[in-house]
Formats: sequence, C-alpha cells, structure tokens
Amino acid sequence: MAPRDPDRRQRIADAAVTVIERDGVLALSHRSVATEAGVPLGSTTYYFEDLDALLVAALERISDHELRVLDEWAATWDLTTQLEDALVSLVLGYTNTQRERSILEYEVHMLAYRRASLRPFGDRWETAFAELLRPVLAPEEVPIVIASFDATMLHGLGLAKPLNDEWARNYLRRILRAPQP
Amino acid sequence: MAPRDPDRRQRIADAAVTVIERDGVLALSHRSVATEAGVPLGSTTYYFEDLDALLVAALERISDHELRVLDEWAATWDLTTQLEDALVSLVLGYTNTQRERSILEYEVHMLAYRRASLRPFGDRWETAFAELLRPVLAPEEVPIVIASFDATMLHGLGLAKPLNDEWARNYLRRILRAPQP
DNA sequence: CGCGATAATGTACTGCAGTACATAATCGTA
DNA sequence: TACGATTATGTACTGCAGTACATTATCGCG
Repeated sequence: MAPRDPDRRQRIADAAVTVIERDGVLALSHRSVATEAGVPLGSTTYYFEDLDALLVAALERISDHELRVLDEWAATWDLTTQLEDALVSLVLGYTNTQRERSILEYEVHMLAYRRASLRPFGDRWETAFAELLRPVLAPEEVPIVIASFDATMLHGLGLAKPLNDEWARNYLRRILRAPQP
Repeated sequence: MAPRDPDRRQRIADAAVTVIERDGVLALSHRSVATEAGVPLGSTTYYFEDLDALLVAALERISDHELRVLDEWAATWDLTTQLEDALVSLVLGYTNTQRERSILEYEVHMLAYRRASLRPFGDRWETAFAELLRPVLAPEEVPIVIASFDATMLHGLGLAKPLNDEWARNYLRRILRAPQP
C-alpha cells in the first residue's frame, strides 16, 4: 500500500529539530519528538531504527540548512574584494540573530568528540566554509581565517549583549591584514 | 558522633570528576559515581542533596584545578616580555597533553548556556585569565587576546594530530603584533 | 468487492535513574 | 557501659525512556 502520509518521516525529523533547538540535544527522546510532531510514539520508532538515527536525521536537516545559509552568504558577497565585510556580516548574523542555532552548532561539535556517529556533523560546515575561502586565500591562510571566525563567534556567543560590530571587524582585520611572516 | 570517614565527601566528588572526565558530563549519575568511588549508593545522596549538587561539586574541583594550573603558568613566564611564548606554551599544553580536560572545559561552557546553575563555571577560568592579562595589555586588548586563545584551542582540539607549534605561534603573533588601528 | 501487502499504532516489557526513608552502625560522653 | 546524636547504608518506590511486537488500519489491485 502507498503511504497515507508520505511526509510523516520528514515531519518527525522536523519535530526533532525543533526539540533540539528549543531544549538542547539532551532533551531528544522518542517521546518528546512524538509529542512535538503530534504523532503516536510508535511512529518515531517505526520511521527511525533507534534514537541515534533520529538524532542523525535531525542534525542532517540542521546541517543542510546551515550549508544553504552559507551558500547564500557566499553568493551575496564578492569574497575576493569584500572578505572582511562579508565575514563581519556572517558573524553578526549568527551571534545576534541566529544565537540558538549557533550555540547548537558548537554543542554538536563538542558532542562529536564523544559520539563517533556525530563526527561528520562537526566537520561538515567547516569543510564547506573552507571550500568557499580556498579560492580567495592562500592555502595556509584558510585554517587561520576559520579559526579567527570561530574566535569571534565564541566571543559573541559568550556575551550577554549583542556582539559589537566594530569589535568583530577589528579582530578579523588583524588576521586578514597581518603582514605575512 | 564524629564522621567515620571525614574525606568521604571529597572522595565522592573526586569520583565524580573521574567519571566526567572519562565519559562526559552525560554519564554522571549517582550510581556511576558511587561505583567509581567504591561507596554505596546511599552515600552519594547522603552527601549531595541532588545530582546537580554533585555536578557542581565536581565542576568546582575541576575549576579549582584549572585555576591552579593557570597560576602556575603565570608564575613560570614573564608575561610582559614573553607573552607570545607563554601563550603558545599554554595552548600546546592544553591541546596536546590535557586534551580531555580541555574538551571538558568547552563542554561545560556549552552546557552553561542551557543550565543556569552551571553559568559560573563557564566564566571562572576566563575571568582569571583576563585578570592575568590585564597588567600586561591595554584593556581593550584583553578580550581580543582571549578570543585568539580560544581560536587556537578550538583549532587544536579539532585536529586529529597534535597542534603544530608554529601554527599556534603564527596565529597568536598576528593578534599580538598587529598594528593598532 | 475483498484480499493481501504495507503502513501505522498502542501497549507492554525492561532497565535505569533519582530520590526518600526506615534502618543500622558508630562513637563521644555522662 | 549505656545512651543518643550523628553518620552511613540498603532498599524500595516512582517515573521515564528505549524498544519490541501484536494488532489494527489503509489502500492498490485483481
């Protein structure tokens, strides 16, 4: 028979994303997701082998979304000539208007240290970011700029107040305009 | 009556530290700690109101230790004249020989975003670090240098191989020797 | 129209965790 | 030495979570 509700699997995965974003990765359970999605408990176990599969599906969706945002960012700026502005804008967008999501990203990064099945998600975004930077930077500069991006992000997320535009710019400028040794 | 075993509370807290370091914060439970400490289950609930109290006690001990390490570091180097070398040495020490501990530090940082009771631990180390840097840097440089430290740490922890000495030095140098705007 | 395959569900089983608490052990002191 | 205050323990209770699985619903198709 054909599925009665062909999107159900996706809807469950979406509910998982919602739960994770709202309450953190720890709050993920078959039951919390089933409630969130408005489906019976049996559905979540029917569509996902076990909890890990559900988590992976949710992280996949989150990750996909993040990569899309990153591509849009790359399409908006001319990275060759506007790298500094582009990076500042990216950082501010994340820390000030995508705070929850960004925290989640780093949460996953940390989780990945302990749970091997999450390892890929820790790297996916960073790899894509590196891909975008590669054409406009010397190869050895890429990890340096990425590290400086992380630094600005962490600083911004740690603040109670929104990240200051000039602070971010100043930090990134030091890296980008540094004299090569 | 006098306590039969006056150090028991400490021993339990130590066992909690061991569990957390070995298996992560998620693995912490009354039972796992009791087993680790070799005490009956009743002991952990006797000495600690609830699991959160136990977690806090463990994080306190970890935090204390980290602050002591930081003080030793500050005493070893003349930060006024050797700041670059000192920072490189600190980063390498953490990423290459204190890897587990360092990951744990960032884990707690992330947890603190969600659990209010852990908030203090996210900041304690950073505050102490800032304290040490304040005398040798312009005030506005302090958060910048801390951010660069975090950047180098994250980069180092993300690598499969040990962090490269020269990479860390190069990164930090860009921040420290940048021309002031 | 009915039948079989597939989709979907509800429930029950198991294990673990936090916590409460009645009970026992211990030791200073009168 | 006996008592009682305090320390310490074992166990039982409760709730939640993952998972298995028997059962039911649905729909395409002959």
